[in-house]
Amino acid sequence: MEYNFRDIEKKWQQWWKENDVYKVSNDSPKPKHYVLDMFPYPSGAGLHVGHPLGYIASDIYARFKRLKGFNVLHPMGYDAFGLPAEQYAIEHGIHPAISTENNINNFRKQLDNIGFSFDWDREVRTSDPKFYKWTQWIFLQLFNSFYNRWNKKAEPIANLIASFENEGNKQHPIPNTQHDTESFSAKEWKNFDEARQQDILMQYRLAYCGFGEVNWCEALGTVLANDEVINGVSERGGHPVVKKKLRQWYLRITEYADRLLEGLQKVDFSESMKEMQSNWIGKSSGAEIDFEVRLTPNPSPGGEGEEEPPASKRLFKTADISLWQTLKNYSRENRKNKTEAEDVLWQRIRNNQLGVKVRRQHAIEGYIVDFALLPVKLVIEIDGEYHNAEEQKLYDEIRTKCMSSVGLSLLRFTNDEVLSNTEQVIEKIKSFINKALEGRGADTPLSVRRGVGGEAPKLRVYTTRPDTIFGVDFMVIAPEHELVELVTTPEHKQAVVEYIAYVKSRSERERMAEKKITGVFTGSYALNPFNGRPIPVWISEYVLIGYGTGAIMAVPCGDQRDFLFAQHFNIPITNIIGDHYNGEEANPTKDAILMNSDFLNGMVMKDAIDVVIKRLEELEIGVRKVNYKMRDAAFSRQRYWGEPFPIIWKDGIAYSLEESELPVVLPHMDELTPGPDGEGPLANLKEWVNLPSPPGAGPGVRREVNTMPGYAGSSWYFLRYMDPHNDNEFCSRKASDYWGQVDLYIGGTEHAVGHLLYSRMWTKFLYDTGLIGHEEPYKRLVNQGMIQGSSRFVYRVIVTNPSGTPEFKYPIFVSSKYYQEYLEHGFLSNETLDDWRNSRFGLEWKKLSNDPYAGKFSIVPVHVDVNIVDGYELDREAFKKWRGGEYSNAEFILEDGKYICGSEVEKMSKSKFNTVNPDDLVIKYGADTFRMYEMFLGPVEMSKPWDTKGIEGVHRFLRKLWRLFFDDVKGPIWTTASPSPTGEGRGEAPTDAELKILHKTIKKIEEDTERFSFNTGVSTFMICVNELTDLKCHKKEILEPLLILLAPYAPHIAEELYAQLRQAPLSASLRAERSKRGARGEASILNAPFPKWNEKYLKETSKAYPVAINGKTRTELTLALDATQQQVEEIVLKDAVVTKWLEGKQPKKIIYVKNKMINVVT
RNA sequence: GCCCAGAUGGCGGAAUUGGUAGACGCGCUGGACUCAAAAUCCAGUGGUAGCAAUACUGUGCAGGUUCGAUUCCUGUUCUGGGCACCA
Repeated sequence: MEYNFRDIEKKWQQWWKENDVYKVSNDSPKPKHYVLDMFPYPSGAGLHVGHPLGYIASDIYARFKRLKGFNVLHPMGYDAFGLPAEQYAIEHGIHPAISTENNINNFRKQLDNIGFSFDWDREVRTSDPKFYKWTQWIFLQLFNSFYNRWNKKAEPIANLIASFENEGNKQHPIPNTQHDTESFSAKEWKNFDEARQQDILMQYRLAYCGFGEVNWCEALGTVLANDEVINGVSERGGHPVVKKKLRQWYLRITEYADRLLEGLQKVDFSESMKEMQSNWIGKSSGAEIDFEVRLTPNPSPGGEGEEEPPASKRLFKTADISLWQTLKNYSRENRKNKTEAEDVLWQRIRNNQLGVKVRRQHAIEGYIVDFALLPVKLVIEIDGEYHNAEEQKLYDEIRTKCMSSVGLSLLRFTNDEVLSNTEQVIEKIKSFINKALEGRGADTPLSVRRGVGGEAPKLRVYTTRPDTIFGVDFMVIAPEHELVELVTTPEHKQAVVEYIAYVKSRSERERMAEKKITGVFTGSYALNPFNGRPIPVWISEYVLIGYGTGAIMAVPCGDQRDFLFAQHFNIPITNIIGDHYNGEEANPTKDAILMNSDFLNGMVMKDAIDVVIKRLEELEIGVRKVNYKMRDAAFSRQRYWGEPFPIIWKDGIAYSLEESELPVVLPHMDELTPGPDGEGPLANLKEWVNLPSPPGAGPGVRREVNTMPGYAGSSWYFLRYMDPHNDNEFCSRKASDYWGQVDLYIGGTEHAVGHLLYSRMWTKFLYDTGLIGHEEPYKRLVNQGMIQGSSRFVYRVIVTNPSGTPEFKYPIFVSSKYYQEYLEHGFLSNETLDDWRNSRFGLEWKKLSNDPYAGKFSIVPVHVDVNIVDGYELDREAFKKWRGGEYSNAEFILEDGKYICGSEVEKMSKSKFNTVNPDDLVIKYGADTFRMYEMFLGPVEMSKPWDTKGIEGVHRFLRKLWRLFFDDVKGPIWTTASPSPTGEGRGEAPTDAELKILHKTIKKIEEDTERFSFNTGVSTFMICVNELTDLKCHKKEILEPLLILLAPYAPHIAEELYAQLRQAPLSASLRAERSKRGARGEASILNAPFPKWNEKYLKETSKAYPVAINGKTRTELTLALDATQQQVEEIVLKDAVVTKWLEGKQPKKIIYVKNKMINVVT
């Protein structure tokens, strides 16, 4: 009886299905265990051998835990929203819903082949309205919550409103504002209109609307992912891509930064994974420091001979300090007592809404203007009625002149205009801005003249090393920094404009990866706030606008990047750390004693940090600041195939929908063309977008047309598996309390930061709101390595004809060896090839060029399907049929009668023809072989290229196992010592040797499975079966426990043999009849108890010790395990080999490590 | 560039806590069975020298710590993954 894996696997898969053996209950007396895979995105390419790696590992573990007596939740689902389906729809006209459905069906078929123990009754799909209803619902909870920094948890926004009504926002200042922190009293809050109030609340919500830069491709009319942008142009079509500011939704994950960091200590993730996450969060502490900037290196405006004013006063650099103070007070006063019109306009232009930073009540040249838009050199004034008076008109004129004298334009509106014609006013401002931005050409005055009055611009930097402030030799600001224009002097304008243009052409990725040092001097200088030393201000792409303040103080003796920059641009370097700096590279030490550092001299750097910060805070020129590299998570996409937002817009204000209105179903669209102004395709669906206006509201009530990003559904799906059919809740508290944390989560490292951080944040949020009872989603995380493809190449010869054009008519391919020759020498001389060429073209070409080598060869590697290559040898017939016979007339130049392909390890991908489909392997070898082979490849965590070759060995092992039970001719050969009903098959009891094999296998399998070392687990099985075969052991008492051990790895064969064993040895006819009925009614191996190993069978009394002389192993001695040092020394010194190596010398000492080794040292 | 990981025979890998480097499997070589093939079984297999016993050498590279290093430390090279709109 042979091992017929096809029938066996089919039979058991069907039996498992019919008997619902993988259905999991939420109600069980057993302890729970939750084993989860990262659910797949169902791509059109289907499953390749890389996908199941983690699934098999988790399946083995889940089955193992079940045998160990746990109630195991092991679900699977699909991350079904995403860009590829949308892209596919655009290119092939197939609706994402349809292609996704097809892909899922295909995935499911492929998964089913492998025999997983998933409870499919709990399947989730993120694109199913029943699922995303709750994604939207959780979003609404985020939208309606804020983060209370006092008790460090999310709370309903209603609590915040209550607090505002009581005491304004004193308790809860606006989070994450870098610059203008706005404060208001309870009374002010109550007086704000709806728009104003909502606008303020938006700045607190955990899901909020803001503005962010995206990759904008005008030609495609759409936003592109970083992946889709290559060298500044779109991947599709090669169109230019620019940064564009768009309204975006965000999740305020930064509020959770500290808790996400702390939580890492409570979970069982690999150290490297924790490190990656904490680096991503990037917490650092230091200080923000303001540096005053001027356009000349001369520290004082008046120039010659003036005494240095004390540091504390120099902060306010105006011609007349008293005037400045007065202006500043006025400005504060004005901001509080703004007119209605001012406020209306402010609400429309604040917060970068126009793409330009706006300052209110800003002091310029001795005046306070209502609004200043410095980057476009615009001042806006709103005039009350008294401006009609003749006298006032004159003043206004003088004011306008004054503004234009410093290069500013002035737009003037009346109160009335602003109030009744807001839109027109906004349009006017917009068009001015657009003109100004476009016209940033040659003759726009670049900078505001200064020195005679007005606020000197301040450059705010963030530094973790304020102790090095006297070592600052230059400042660097990001190219996008708002002060770039202001601080650029006319002489440097040209260079700066050119540099900015250069930076704009570069993608973020390129900028980060750049080794080359680039930058440009602005011409202006920042003043060291302590000693007034002028420091040149540079612009460079190595400073990123998104981190800190987008500006740094550079200390070349302490920071390597700053050092290289200084060297490259010949900026003199100040040494503040004495001998610690060698002039050849920076030294980032904190332990040096400071020199050349004014009041810090003689202090150890790490102690100086606090001293400096204190001083900065006293002088009000800086503050202590904790910074995070992590930014808020952009949560909207200008795409179709995602969850719609449960948000509507009324009069420019976002409102949440009621829970009863969920789900907001993604409407069907036939054409997925982008909407206007960078909006997603949904914007085109007028009848869906526009909602009837309620009475009294403005003209348009619109739906939000963005959709949620891919990680929305995956941020909480693991909770839905616990209670997948609940129509009233996303997951009942009872279910989430029962299942709790995911005990084991398996997935790729590529999700190390994104998905894992987002889902950890959502979990913390749901915990804060009391909806679930645990704060960390995953107790233990295992990262599976990536299975790479091993690509194969054929080498095509291209002949260039005499006119210089390559000739593609004849496909001729040379074997690998010739390609190597070609690479080495740049040409190939090969008689066969010459003959071939001459026979095709030679005579003609010779005539033309009079050159025997008229047709030159070049050779290009071409990817060939790995499935038609055996090892490295190409199946030439299959190749001719490949790709519909594209190469049917191919000719080959062979080596040793074979065509040998080249190879390279690359990502597995359809386009590289290096994918291997698990289905083919399952058909050829069976699911059990496939499962065990994937595990046998190596450690789950490690990346490795796929190679199908070794699979035979694992298949052989299973057949060898089978032969312990059945002989191909004789049929069953297993025996049992216990009496059986028929009295047949009576055999011997197991021997000690056999029991030892079994028990050491039980021990090893248990350990290896628990620690996820499945590759060594498989080899343990092989060793066990080899040893049992050697002993000719066919005893049920040994084999049955072995099958239970094997069941998680190879469930089909284990189930089959187990069933066979448990039908006592029957006559052949009875057996046939039983097998016809299937094994229905027989107890499944799935629920068998995992065997326990017994120490008494494993006991050893002696060990063969390696004996080394000076660390080199020379011989082996078998000693009793309980031998003492003295006994060992005696025996060792008597040994002939040891004596020989000692050459008569007395050993200095003998090292004896029990159960390990012996080392004789001379 | 920054962060993380990896590198061991012809190949995948093993060596769990610093203690016999190469378990197990593939491949390869030789043999048995067979008319033949498949399947199966037996023996060998890191390199160099040697009939052999054996000796030397060997875990990316260069150092260091140790009686002893694939394992720990310093530096370095190469490969893979991530770097915020691929999932």
